[in-house]
Formats: sequence, structure tokens, C-alpha cells
Amino acid sequence: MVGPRHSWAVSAADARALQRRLRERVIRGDALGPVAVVAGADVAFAGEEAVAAIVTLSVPALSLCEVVAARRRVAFPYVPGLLTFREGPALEAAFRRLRRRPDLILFDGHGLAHPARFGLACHLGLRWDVPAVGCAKSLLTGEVALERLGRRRGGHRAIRAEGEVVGAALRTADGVRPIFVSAGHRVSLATALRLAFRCCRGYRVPEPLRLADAAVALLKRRGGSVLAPEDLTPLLRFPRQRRAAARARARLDTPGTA
DNA sequence: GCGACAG
DNA sequence: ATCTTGTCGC
Repeated sequence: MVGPRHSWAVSAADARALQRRLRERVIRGDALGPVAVVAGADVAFAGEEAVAAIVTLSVPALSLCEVVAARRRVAFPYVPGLLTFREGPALEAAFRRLRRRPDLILFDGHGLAHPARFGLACHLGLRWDVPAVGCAKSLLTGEVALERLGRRRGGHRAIRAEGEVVGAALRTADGVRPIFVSAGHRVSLATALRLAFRCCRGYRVPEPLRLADAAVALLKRRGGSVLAPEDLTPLLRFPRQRRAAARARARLDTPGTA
């Protein structure tokens, strides 16, 4: 594990100071090799405990490689903009358990599309020195003309904040609400969009994150922090034909603050 | 001071 | 994120 390390036990004020200091070290352009293994990281909460899971898949097949998880006592409240300080400890504990470092990690949250341009994907991507992309389900900052976003899968539209493009809304499947993609570390927005879209298999949420979400949900109800790839195989099925229903919903899309 | 506000 | 049943639409 390389990169900037600091304690997670900080105050909100110190957390913001750390963001301002560390954001300068984020590599914004493409500085990554071929992506043969992509990971998805997510966290669930059960009382005072955080359950994190990281799932790795092969590219381009998207077949399951590894599944690791860890539980940690929650020590930081949810504060918009400081999500990393709440989820970071558990995510990092899980990350340490990976046998093989992924070539890219998708996070459930923003990267540069963050008020300090240092969202979860920037922070952990930098800290672990792994190319990272932020894939959030709602907007935290900035504006995007969703009414001008194509309804079909692959359509995307820039997210602008304070005069600069910080990310993009991406239609990951026909007729579903878009997700918000932004560069985390070692990737350009164009590459982040391409890679995130490449991980989609018919559902709104990219496969790595969909499986990581299923993993934490399973561990939350089953307990423990150990699970095998087989536990997730039931979810590797492609979605049914639901185009019509999905298209109808797309016209009513109102993400951002859903 | 008044909203907005990843998960 | 989490608390929670049914329900609208394909």
C-alpha cells in the first residue's frame, strides 16, 4: 500500500484540511495500464458497525475473481463531503485482504464531482495508489442538464461546478435513471466514463458495485465478514427484458436528489 | 440567514 | 445509509 497515509481519527475541521492538502496529489490524467481486473467497493451499516466489501471481476468478461470484506466500528458521522472519513476505515481493512491488487476500482460515491474536488474515489484511489472512478447514484455538487441526456444506454452529459466539468451523468442502461461518474485518481473523465460503462450489464449500477452491494447486504444479515464468490453467483444473471417499463421511467427521471 | 447535502 | 408493505407497470 503506497501513498499518503494519515489517521482516520480526525475532527471534521481536520478532515477538510486534509482534503485541501491531499487533493493536490491526485493524478487527473490517464496514468493507468491495461485493466484486466476491476473492483467494486461498497459499505453497509448495521448499528454502530460498518461492513465493507470489495469484489473484483475480470475484464472484459466480468467474471467473479475475488470477494473480501471487513467490519469496523463506525467512528465518524455522516457529513456530506466527508464520506471517506466514515467509510474509509472499513474499506481499507477490506482492501488489505485482497490477494491481488485490482487495476481499477469503482467506488460508490463521487470523485472530482465533490465540493473540494476530493471525493471518496479521489481519496482512496490516491491513498492506495490505484486508478479509481467515482460512481454515485445522486448528485452532491454541480449541475447537469438531465433533460438533454439521451434516454438510451451510453448517453452522457457533463456535470459542471464553478465553471469546470467535474464529472458526467451517464445512462448505464436503457430507460434507467443515470448514475454520476467522475474521475477519482489516475484517470481522465473520458476514460472513467468508458470504463464505468464497460462494467455495465443491463442494470443501472455497474456490476462491480452491484455485487459489492449484494455482498455487504448478505454479510449484514448473515453476520461475519467471510464470504465466497459462490455466495454471489446467484446474482450474476443478466436482467430480463424490461425495456418498455424502463423507458417510461426514464422520461420521469428526477435524480440528483432522489 | 436560507437551502443543499455522495452514503 | 437505514427504518419498511404494498403496489404500479411491463
